[in-house]
Amino acid sequence: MSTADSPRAHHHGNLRAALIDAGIGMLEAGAPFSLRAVAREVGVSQTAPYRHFPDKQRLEAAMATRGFRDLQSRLEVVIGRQGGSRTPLADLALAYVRYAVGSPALYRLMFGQPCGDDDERLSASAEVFGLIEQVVASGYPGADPHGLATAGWALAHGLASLHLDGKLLGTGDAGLDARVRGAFAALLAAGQSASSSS
Amino acid sequence: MSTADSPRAHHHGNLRAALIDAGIGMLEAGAPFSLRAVAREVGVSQTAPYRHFPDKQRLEAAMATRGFRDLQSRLEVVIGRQGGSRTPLADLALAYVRYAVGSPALYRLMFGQPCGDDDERLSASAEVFGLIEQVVASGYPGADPHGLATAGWALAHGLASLHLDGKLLGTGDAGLDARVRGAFAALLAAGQSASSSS
DNA sequence: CACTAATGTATTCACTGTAAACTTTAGAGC
DNA sequence: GCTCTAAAGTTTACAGTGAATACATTAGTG
Repeated sequence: MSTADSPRAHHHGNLRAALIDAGIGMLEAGAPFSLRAVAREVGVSQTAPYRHFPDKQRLEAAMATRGFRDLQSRLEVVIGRQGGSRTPLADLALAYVRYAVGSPALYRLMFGQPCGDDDERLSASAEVFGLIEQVVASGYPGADPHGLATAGWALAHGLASLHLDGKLLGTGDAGLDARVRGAFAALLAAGQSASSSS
Repeated sequence: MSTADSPRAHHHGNLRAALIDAGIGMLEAGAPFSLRAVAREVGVSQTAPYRHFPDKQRLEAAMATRGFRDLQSRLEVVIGRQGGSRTPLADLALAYVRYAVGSPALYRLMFGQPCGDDDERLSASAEVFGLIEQVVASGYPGADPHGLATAGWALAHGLASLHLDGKLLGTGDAGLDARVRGAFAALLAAGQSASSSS
């Protein structure tokens, strides 16, 4: 039955994916994350990962890529549901921030370093942006889609990042939803009052 | 003349500050940043830093604190200058993002990890937020100051962070200013058009 | 001028990322 | 079925790291 501890010593079968899984798991569990520890977890020698990743950064890049894809599918679910919402951007941001709070360590990895090192990673993050742009285009006709999508992404990411770093004082995970909606509402409201004075 | 290589071996005089300086310098120069390397740079034994910082994280926290104070003074200059600007928040955000671009490595350190570990660091970042709140209060009367300041900070930080990570595709340091102003403008404009449909 | 606390040093340990050389296995071609 | 080769994994080794411990030097106070 068990295929895990069968005696075929070499050829794990799917080491690459197993390393990514274990890496994310350990990171999120707060366990010390090192190449050796990941290899140990998977039950393989400490240099085996080098057959699949040229160095540690590339493993991290692969983990980050997976994170972006997860995030993307979460956002797609929200987009599928929002039938003519009054606040489509804030809805999306809410799901975005919730993902970050649910996987804080991976989220930090995703945004902790430039992603010029890995094409897959870059395209995965670009797809997330594309999703935001799509929501903007259909939800805010007449607006500059690129500019507004950039603003929306930055605002969501900023809120997520500041919250994870404990810089949104007095905001627990519970009050975060309100804070996100409040931030969008405040900025939009400021736009309204500005229109009357120009 | 030289006080640097005078024969007083022990008692550097101001090791703590020297370590912070050297640490920031090496970080920003892209040099490998380790406790030992910093100690070497300052010309002191590899365990000497432990007399002033309990561990590496605390040195980093002190460096981050210095970063926040620098950022604060930059923002204060901008605030002093903006006499009735039409876009006070965007002005502030511009200075904020410019600081991040000017000290990318330190900026990443400032926001890379929770700052619950260090009181000084926490209060330094809180003071930056206070500055933003002040601008909001005087520039946007009638708006929720806390909510709008949070939104402004998050938007600025998000833009800075995404840019540093290379996720704002097709935006060099040159086009960044326009991107920042564009993001604020787009969000405010979306607020205007929303007011006509509610 | 002696004594004590502050400051810096020397030594050591477990751990990390990674390079190099070796071994085992899976599967293609005869 | 047998061999040969490339892929996948192992062993060993090395330099660098954060940190703990024990020791040495100095600055100032009494």
